[in-house]
Amino acid sequence: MNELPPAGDFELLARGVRPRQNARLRLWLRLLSTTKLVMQEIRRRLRVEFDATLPQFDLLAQLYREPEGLRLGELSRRTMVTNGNITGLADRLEADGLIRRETLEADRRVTVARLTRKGRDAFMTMAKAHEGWIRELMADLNDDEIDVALARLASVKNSARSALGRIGE
Amino acid sequence: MNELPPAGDFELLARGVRPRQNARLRLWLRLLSTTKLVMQEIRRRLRVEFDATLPQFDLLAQLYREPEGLRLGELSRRTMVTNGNITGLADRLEADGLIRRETLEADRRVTVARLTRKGRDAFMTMAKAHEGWIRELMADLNDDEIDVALARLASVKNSARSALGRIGE
DNA sequence: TATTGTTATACTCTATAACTATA
DNA sequence: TATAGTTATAGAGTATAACAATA
Repeated sequence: MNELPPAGDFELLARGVRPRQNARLRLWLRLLSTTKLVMQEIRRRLRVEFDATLPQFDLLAQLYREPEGLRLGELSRRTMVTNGNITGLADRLEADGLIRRETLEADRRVTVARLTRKGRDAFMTMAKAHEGWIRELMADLNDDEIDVALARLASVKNSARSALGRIGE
Repeated sequence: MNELPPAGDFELLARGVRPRQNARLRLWLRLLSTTKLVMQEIRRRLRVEFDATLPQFDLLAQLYREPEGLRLGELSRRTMVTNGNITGLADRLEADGLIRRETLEADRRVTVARLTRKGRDAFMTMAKAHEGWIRELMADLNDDEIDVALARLASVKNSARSALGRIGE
């Protein structure tokens, strides 16, 4: 198999740039390439084995955690998919019989989506397979490495959230 | 700003599953949500400020590092974009005058793409802005955290590559 | 008037397979 | 025959804005 080349790091080639200043950039590029590597394989398997996409899987996962269902707006926020696109995503899943949408009588503007029994079963099957794939792809990591990585990624995420919050204000 | 909910971790809800076994899965879900969070912002800014996409930026970055240019096949491998889609990506960039494709006379099956002067200038501007965005989004991290994160991500990537290599064999 | 969700639109990406030309 | 790249096609994701129903 071909050895993949190192990711981006293009700025390191620029004149007079000190590596220390580019650590954040390198981190981002590595985050991106690592995620893309794993994501493409997961996407491929979801498609081949379940005819599903990652955003669909994500939406189902959110609903799986909430037996009461979720408003589409909340679903939109959790999946980071815009409101307009949640509709299309939900359309496909509803057409497949995996979710059901119902108008909330207390406030008829609100629509709540929840898993059908079929959707729950389908998701559990997918989630189990998915878990196995990840175990396979992350097989070489030991527990300590995983813990450290988890903690560092939490920091990265918090930093980004905080920066985005400052922008959104 | 709204506090985002924790990512997936749906299996933790399943009965009888021990957290220790799910560390890999949690790591992947966090990797995915963290990347998505940053990626959406980067994509948005690339689009708004430069009318560019991330795959386009990535392609330009690869060429920037190779003044001699790259074969489309090599470009395909480095950007993790399939051969057929590299053509369309290159079409748009060539139409914008950012890259140029030339047939290699030594082997007329081969096409080499390289940045035009305009492409080089455009990329440098974009890369500089991009670097600033990342610095902003990663502002809360200190140097040690970054180094550790870089190292752990390298492990993750190596593990995935190694697993994919086993699959590809 | 503000909010929730839908519709409409446009573009890009992603994946696969068939095809052309060159070797 | 094999390789490099293109073309064709289909489907989905992504983003924006306008819109309808409801509050």
